[in-house]
Amino acid sequence: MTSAAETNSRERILDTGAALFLRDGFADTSLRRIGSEVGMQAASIYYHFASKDNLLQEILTIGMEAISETFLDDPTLPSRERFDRAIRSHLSALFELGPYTAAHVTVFRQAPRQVKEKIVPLRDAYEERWAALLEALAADGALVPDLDLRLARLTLLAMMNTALEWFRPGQGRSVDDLADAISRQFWSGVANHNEERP
Amino acid sequence: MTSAAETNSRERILDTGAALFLRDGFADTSLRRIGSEVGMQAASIYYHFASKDNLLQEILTIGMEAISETFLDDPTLPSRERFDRAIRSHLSALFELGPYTAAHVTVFRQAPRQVKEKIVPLRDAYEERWAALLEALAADGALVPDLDLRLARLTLLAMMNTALEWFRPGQGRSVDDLADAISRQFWSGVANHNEERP
DNA sequence: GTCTATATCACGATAGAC
DNA sequence: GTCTATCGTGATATAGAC
Repeated sequence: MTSAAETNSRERILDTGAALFLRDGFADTSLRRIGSEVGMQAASIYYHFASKDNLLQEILTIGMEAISETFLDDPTLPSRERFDRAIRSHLSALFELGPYTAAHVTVFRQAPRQVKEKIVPLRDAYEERWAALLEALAADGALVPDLDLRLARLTLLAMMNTALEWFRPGQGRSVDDLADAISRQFWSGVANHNEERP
Repeated sequence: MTSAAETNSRERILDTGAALFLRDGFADTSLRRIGSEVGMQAASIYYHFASKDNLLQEILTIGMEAISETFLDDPTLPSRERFDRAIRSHLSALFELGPYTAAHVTVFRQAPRQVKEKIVPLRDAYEERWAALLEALAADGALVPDLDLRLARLTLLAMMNTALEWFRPGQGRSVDDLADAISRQFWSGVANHNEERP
């Protein structure tokens, strides 16, 4: 049963670490605090992880993989439908998939350089899927002809990711509602075009 | 000349602190490092500031005031023109006004709770000006009738603020170019409406 | 105003018993 | 696997000389 016990503790350390890093930040979360929450001494964490940086790296990786696995794209669908599904997927991952995904977005900035370097390739691969989706939309003629696709991609991700700071699902506003609102605004803008041609 | 000397050192500590907090983050910037950059011992900083938190609070305040002072609104102008000017002002403050404004946006998240609480009212006042601007646009009938103004405000600020992470002015792309691109995309969206009605 | 010297503390990490 | 004990480091902050 040693292997099962190890797995269990390991996962609880990861879960607790993700939650605390998300809530209090990486620098302000000590291994002593994580240990106390898990129910063990800080020193015992070193049986499962080589260092605090290592623990963070694993948490960020799990978060990125979870986001990536939630992103299910089907190229046979109409491009606008693909786009809406992608937005729902991303927001669903951030808000409904535990602390790892949200921690990935917010704690990544605080990570030491060496940890960042290991994570960046995963991020790039995920962003590349968004880039491909936008290119497919452009190829379909669905986008404004001279649109800056890089700006569009980065601002859309910014809109979704920073929603972590102000949106809380529940009571009258679901994650799907948020996805619809962001999609509509990003797609059609805020201007009342009917007004311009009365 | 004591007062002048104090002012001078004080300002250099603030400047250096803002730059280092922006570059390396709050937790990873020690007072020793700031002192060494300024040319004094860490202990000497305590003659000018009561604590590290206090120094941060002053830097964040200066940053917010600078952003706020750059935001010049003229209610007599057409609402779309006011809107474009506001975007240009905000981005100009972030990218062309030294480290304080950018530090305000990025370091605020890392600030200890007590510091945050002092800064939040300043932030709220600034965001309220954006809210008022959007309400004026809505009153003019310039916005989509059922638009969520809060979502619009928060996503627009997210688009501009996160540009700090990927946009660098110069060589073919100025801050005004960025402002135009963000304004156009936010205003009209990314969809090719001509395509929908051939 | 700035210095030197130092108090105090919390952290990450290691060693070795069990 | 988890413990106790501890090392070494670097941080904020203070005291007092100059």
